[in-house]
Amino acid sequence: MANRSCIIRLSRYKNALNRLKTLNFVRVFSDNLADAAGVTAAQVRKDFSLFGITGNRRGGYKVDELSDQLNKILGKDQLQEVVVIGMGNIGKALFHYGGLEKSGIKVAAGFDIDPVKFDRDSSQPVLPLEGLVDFVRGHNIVLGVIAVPDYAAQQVLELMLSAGIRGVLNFAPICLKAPEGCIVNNINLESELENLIYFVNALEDGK
Amino acid sequence: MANRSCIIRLSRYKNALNRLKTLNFVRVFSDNLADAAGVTAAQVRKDFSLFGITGNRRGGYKVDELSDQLNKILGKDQLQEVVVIGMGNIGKALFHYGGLEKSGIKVAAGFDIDPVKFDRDSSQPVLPLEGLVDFVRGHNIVLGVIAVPDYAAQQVLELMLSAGIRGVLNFAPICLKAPEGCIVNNINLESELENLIYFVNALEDGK
DNA sequence: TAGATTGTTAATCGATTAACAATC
DNA sequence: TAGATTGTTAATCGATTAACAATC
Repeated sequence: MANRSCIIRLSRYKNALNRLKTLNFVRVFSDNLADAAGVTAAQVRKDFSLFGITGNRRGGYKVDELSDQLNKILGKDQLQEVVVIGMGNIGKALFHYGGLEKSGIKVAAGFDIDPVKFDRDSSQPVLPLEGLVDFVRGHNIVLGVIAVPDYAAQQVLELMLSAGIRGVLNFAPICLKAPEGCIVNNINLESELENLIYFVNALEDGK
Repeated sequence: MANRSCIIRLSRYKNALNRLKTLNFVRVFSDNLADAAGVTAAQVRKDFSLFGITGNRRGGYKVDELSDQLNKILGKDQLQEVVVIGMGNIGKALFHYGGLEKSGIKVAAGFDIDPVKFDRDSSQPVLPLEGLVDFVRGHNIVLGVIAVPDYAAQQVLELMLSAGIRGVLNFAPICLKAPEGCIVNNINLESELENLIYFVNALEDGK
């Protein structure tokens, strides 16, 4: 029903609401959220109606209530645990990124094949890849991040799937084949920059 | 004319072609590229026709030729220089990420407000934010990455714009206001994970 | 030639926007 | 009550897919 773009927008509304909360706002209109998220007010109301979120005609939405509803949809009513595979630049950054913890996402462990990277006894350990399946099963983890080189990514994905991972964020610059029952979202930094380059050039070449 | 999704696909085709090149493939069909990029063959041909890229009926496309054409569209026929603002986890990762250099993108310098991070005399320096405008103008740089906390992001964007930056990749979890003539693409790691969480839950709740 | 693949047009699909009655 | 905002339906817009004539 809801598509990717819709959920990304919900996430933005949620972030905007958090800021409004710290400013002690009590009510908010679709118009305000539209501004904050860079969309139209109709879009905001349409998105809400898809999830049965209702406000008050004339009075808008209560910030607290709306925030709770969005948090629930986005799984923020419970701690989400994630594993990161590949402790290179990107993997390490996510591993240590404080922004996730603040939002209820815990990076439970990192994995690599390079013994130099191991840190077995930490509360946030870095473990050998061979230990992935046991760890993921033992902790009932369903989310993972792939931050390994492209040639290793498909193999790592299959290992993750066999461990029970259901959702994957893939930073490797390759399109992975995932079966039904598993979601793979790709973030390709090179593609993002190439995209930027194309549109900046297009702007300059008039129009 | 072309939209974001289309350019992201071109980037994927290009990456697939590079892999085919290393395998010494000479020709490729829309069908093969479709598989590699996870789209339909019609989509591939439609994308190419948008850019006047033609192949050979019956014989497909020449790998070398096609690769050159895509590289040109994506600006890979010249070195692209980028600055990174914010030397936290994400900023540092991009700063040191080798994958970009391999693809003709050079991170020319990093910027921060924390003196501890400065590294002025390196060939890839980390400089105080006050030096951004001069550096960017001096090097004719038009691309930048924002990797600062959300509350600082809008201010940093405006500084970048005043320096002449035209394309921005924003990792701060906030929707930035950019004027005409500047492109801002957002990558929000928290949103990406929330997206994953939503769809994994949706899968589990039957359909 | 016969067969396979392109290039493009038309059809479909889905998402966004506009509009407005309901109503607080 | 009068005015403003929601919730939803219908209209629009744009992107993807299907189909097939052209042709190598």
